[in-house]
Amino acid sequence: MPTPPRTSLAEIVTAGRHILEDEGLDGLTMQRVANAVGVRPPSLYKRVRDRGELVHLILNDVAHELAHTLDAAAATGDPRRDLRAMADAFRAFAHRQPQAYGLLFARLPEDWRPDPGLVARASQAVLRATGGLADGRHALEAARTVVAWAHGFITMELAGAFRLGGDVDRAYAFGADRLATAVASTADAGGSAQRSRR
Amino acid sequence: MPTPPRTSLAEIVTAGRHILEDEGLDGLTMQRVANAVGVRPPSLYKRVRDRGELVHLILNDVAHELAHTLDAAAATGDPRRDLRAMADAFRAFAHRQPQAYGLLFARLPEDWRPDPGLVARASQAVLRATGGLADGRHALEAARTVVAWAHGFITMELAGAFRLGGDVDRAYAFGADRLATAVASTADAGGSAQRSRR
DNA sequence: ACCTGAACACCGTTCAAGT
DNA sequence: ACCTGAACACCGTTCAAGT
Repeated sequence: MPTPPRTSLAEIVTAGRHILEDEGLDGLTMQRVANAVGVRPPSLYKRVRDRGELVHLILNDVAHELAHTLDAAAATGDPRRDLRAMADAFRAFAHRQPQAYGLLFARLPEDWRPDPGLVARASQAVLRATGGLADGRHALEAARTVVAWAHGFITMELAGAFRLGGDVDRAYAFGADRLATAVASTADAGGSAQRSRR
Repeated sequence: MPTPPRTSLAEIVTAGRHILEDEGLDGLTMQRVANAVGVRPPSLYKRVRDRGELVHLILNDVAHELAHTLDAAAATGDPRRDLRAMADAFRAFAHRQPQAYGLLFARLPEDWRPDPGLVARASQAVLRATGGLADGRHALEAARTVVAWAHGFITMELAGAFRLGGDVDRAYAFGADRLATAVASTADAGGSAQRSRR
């Protein structure tokens, strides 16, 4: 005799996301998730292979949202303005959900991590902006430099690593400004004169 | 009748560090540690309050070693050269012990984290170098920018986030070079007094 | 003093049995 | 089809009992 479903994958993932944010990764237990969606723990395994897959699905959700957030922030078309807007949106996103953000680039088991494609998609907007700022040869390296800085800053901030005083907001603004300039600069050691062969 | 000690705190911490590196944080169980040092799990609680304190002690060890590594790398006295040497030493350190490194700035329970003083000590050498590069007003912000970039880059690299191809080593060298210039630059929007260059 | 087995409260996961 | 209790193999941690 068929039994009607008492929950759904989507409900499980969103419940899991809330629990993750409230209790941290260790607090994200199958029992708590089951409780939140109104079933017993074994029932979750009808929708999800194991706890790792649940984490994976949650992080996919987060990565997807991050991509959308960055796309929305880069609105002006002016690379430098867009880069700054994305940096601020990126940080705000991380502050809104520090636990989930902290896991986005964490050292997790391979199959827990978000799909590489989704993470790549999130960095596309950044790549577009740096492409308009740096010369073409260095667009990818420039994007990586900017994203690395932003991610590192936010991670350290959220981990409470900035305890030498000073204004953290100003330090972020300082970094964003200097990074944009640094990445746009065409002065590099190896002789940079751009040779067009046309 | 007294029983002679069968292990020591130091032995427990170093055993824990090896297990952490081999098996990850989840694999660092009290049972495995006990096994490695030749006692039963309950005996560990004679030397260590709980598993969290063991993690804390391990990370203190790592932070201490990192500080020493950076100090040793900054040998020339030339800020720009030292900064580059520290960036490379920093990355090599992380690659040597990715699991431990990944936890150094991770979102852990407050009392698991390394002592803030030890982390601050590790950044002192960087602060010294940026102090010789940026003007005094911006030395702290400059140090934060550089450390954030390096930490972010390494974290993303270790998490396997760089999948768009390209040469990761070259991207790091690119970033290190540009960061040093960016941080040294005196050109900022607010109008800075000193322009001694050229 | 230090070590240990037994016990407790939790986990994730499987599976046969229920509807 | 979906849900569940019972069971299993693990955890961290406590504690009384052993030397």
